[in-house]
Amino acid sequence: MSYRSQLILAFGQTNMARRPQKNPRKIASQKRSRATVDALLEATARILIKDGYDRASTNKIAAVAGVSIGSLYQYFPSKEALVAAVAERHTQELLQVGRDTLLEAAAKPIAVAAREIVRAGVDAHRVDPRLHRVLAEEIPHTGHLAGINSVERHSFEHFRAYLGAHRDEIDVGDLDLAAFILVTALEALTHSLVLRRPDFLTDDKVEAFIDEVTRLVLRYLAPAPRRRASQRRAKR
Amino acid sequence: MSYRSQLILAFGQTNMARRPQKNPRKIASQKRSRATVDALLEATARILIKDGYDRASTNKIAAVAGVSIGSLYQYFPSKEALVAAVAERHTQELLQVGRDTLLEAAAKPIAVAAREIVRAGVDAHRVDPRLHRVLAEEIPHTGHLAGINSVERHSFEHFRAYLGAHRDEIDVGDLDLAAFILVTALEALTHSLVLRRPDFLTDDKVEAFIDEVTRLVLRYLAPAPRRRASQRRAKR
Amino acid sequence: MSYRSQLILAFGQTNMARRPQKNPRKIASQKRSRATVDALLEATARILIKDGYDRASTNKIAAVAGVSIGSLYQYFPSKEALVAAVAERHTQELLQVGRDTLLEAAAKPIAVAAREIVRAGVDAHRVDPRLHRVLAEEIPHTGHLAGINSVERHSFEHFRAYLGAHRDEIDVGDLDLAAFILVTALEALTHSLVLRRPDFLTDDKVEAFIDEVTRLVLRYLAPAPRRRASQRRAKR
Amino acid sequence: MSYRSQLILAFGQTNMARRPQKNPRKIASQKRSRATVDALLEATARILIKDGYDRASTNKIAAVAGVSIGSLYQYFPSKEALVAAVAERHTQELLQVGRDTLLEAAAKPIAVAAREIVRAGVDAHRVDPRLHRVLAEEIPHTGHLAGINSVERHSFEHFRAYLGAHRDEIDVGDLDLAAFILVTALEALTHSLVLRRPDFLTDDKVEAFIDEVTRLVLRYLAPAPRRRASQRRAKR
DNA sequence: AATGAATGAGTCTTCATTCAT
DNA sequence: AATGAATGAAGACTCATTCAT
Repeated sequence: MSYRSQLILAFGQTNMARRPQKNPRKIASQKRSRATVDALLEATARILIKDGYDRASTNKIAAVAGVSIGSLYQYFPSKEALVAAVAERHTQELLQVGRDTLLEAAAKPIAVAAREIVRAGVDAHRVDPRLHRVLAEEIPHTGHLAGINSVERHSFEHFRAYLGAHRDEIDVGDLDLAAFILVTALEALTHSLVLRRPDFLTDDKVEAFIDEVTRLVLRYLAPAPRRRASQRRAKR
Repeated sequence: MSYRSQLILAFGQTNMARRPQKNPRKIASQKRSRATVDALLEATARILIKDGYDRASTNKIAAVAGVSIGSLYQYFPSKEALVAAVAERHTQELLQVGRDTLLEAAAKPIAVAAREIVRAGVDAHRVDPRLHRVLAEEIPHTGHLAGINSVERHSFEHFRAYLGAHRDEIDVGDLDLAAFILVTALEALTHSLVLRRPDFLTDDKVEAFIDEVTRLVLRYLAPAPRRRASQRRAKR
Repeated sequence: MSYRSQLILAFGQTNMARRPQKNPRKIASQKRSRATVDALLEATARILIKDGYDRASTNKIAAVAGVSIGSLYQYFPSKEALVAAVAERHTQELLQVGRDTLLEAAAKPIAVAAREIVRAGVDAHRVDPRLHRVLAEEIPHTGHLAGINSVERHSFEHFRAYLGAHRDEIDVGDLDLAAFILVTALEALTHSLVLRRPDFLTDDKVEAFIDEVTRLVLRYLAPAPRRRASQRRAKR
Repeated sequence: MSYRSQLILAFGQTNMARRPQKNPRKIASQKRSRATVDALLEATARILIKDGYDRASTNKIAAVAGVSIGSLYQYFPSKEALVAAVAERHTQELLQVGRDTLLEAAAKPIAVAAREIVRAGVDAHRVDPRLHRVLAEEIPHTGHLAGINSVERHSFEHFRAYLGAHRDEIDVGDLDLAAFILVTALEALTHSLVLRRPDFLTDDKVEAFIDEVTRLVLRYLAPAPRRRASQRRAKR
């Protein structure tokens, strides 16, 4: 079963709103289902954070969710699927945080866009850092859990497109390579900021961090006429 | 936990240090011990790579190492300790690859040192990438396994020291922040290069990658008189 | 347990018999009920064949029958009862195939009747061999499922009666024993023919099989005057 | 893992006796293993009889065997394998009972051999009838349990060989067919005798049964010159 | 009467660890 | 020291059955 169909199964039909609700019972039970699924996702996230992936047992998750183990398996065919759903939900939340910023940034010049993007990255990682850590660092990437790194892939595509569109403002040889470098560095930096340097999370320190990372990005992309000029001068 | 303390823990404060080895049998058995420990570490690494952390059982490890499960527990008090020892060993190997480079680089100007350091980072990650991946992405960070990220901490210290020593060549406000940014970015970039973009691993592509990352580093650190100049002009 | 008592059990002594069906809605719903029950029996048989008894879950059966699990339990109080009903239905079908033959055979001399009975046995086992196999070989014989071997009991009674009625044509000491032997052998032979020797199921091979089994029966029952005669002659 | 290797694993090396026992510990532990395996097989058989296949859980089996569940899985990789081993053991016991009889019978004329074979069949089925019933009637024949009906296959081969060797004494067209018929009937008759007609199990009744089945066999196989003669006469 | 969400006892199985030999 | 048999807590998962709607 694909992850997508899994989700559909888990969340029930998403077109609820479209069809006229002739059967109130159906709606009631759908609400019930939805509540169960939400409780399970919440419980999973909480336990993942508290105990790590290995010690997060489905029985414990069900208990914390206040749901029977049978219900858990009614909605998620395996522990993996459950964790994958949590990951997906988290991913969606992350993306949501940055989405508008990225869309708006697309039209702005790099000097402006860069700072906004960096800030969006930091904000996104602050959504649920501890969950993010578990998801990023402790999950075996096999089976259902294989395709979880979608955020980076998405970001990569966005970045490459952006760089392509702003080619005249920047100095980049290989678009692919540049996008890879920027996305990887940005992701790692915001990730590590939040997870490894909580001491950097005061408001002013965060601003300094954003300044610096923005500088990293802009200087990397900047065309370097003046530099050459100075070098020429230096050679004289 | 360091490898040394690990071993001490494993051997339970043995008499190694206390008495001079007058007894050749002791030497023989120490050799044997060492062989057993090596076999166990090797087997663990192999199985970690092949099956992932979750499916790496101590029984299987012992079997692959050609050692009884009892002996495994004679040398390592728990699975965690065993994996931690593997991680430590891997870390040492990584560091060894980069050590000389870093030491030599310490005396060179940044423009030269940067490239060498980047190259060293790439080389280090090519040591045993699949083990590196498992260690980095699948290991629960609790208990004995909590303190595994020592590489980054080491590197961080080195970098900060280096930046401090070359302060006149560069334009950096907060040394701490700059070191954090560079180390984090470098680690992530070399890691992702090796693990996520095997298509970038041909010789010429690697060179291009090193060029780019070097540029990232150098431009980030470069004093930017001309920029300020232009900005000043802009402000007028 | 007979199918009738089964149904009564299933319907919980419904009012079927009590009041005449004046109400057309009742008829409609009875039809619907009957359809539901049939769908369930069909689904059970299919799944029993496909998955075996162990893996035939009531939920799956209900799903395949296109009926809610709740409805399944409205008609059958347990999985056992459902399987018992399937067994009973199968049994009735088997018996139906042989019934006329047996009734007609009752009036015929053994030499004729035997062949017809054997053929009827083969035909009966060809009704739904795979269901027959599951029912015969995989069903736990406890609880509701205890009394499933009714076919053999029926056949046994028929046979004994027949042998009793034709006593003058045959040479049998203990009627009970002879009936037991014949019924057991016949059942096993036709069963095994269909289930274990599909290679014997071509038309001509089946005829040969019927010839042989008929011979087995007739010779077993035959009075042996000529034999004795020859023996007497031999003794002179 | 094949069933054979399974057994070897379960019973340890069978060549124990051949090698000089240098290591007394090994032998001790082998005795221990053997005892564990035996206890497990015994417990399985008992529970199979008492509760049937479905309700025989591995935990219960281990408990009854006085062995930890872990040990059970050390020797048998699955419930199926355990049951298969019980079946195999039972089969071997059955075969052992009849083996000598069959070997000796091979040299005797049919009239003598038949009775001995029938008696051997009855004796064999009296070994552990209730276990035999469960094994024969309740076990899903899939996976490891697929190849359990080996007794009948063995018997079939023996019979065909015997019939072939004694061709001059008997009147048989198709050896294959005749062997199939005899083996199937014999197996079913002795099986049913023991399991369905305990009332036939008094000494004299068993003798009567043996007489009758012997008659069934002998008459089936007997050349029938006189019959044909009488038939010829009848046709005139 | 029908639905299907919910239940939870119970299943098979794994595996880190202990300990008698 | 080494061995490997034994342990048993704990885990993922199934499924017959109930019951609110």
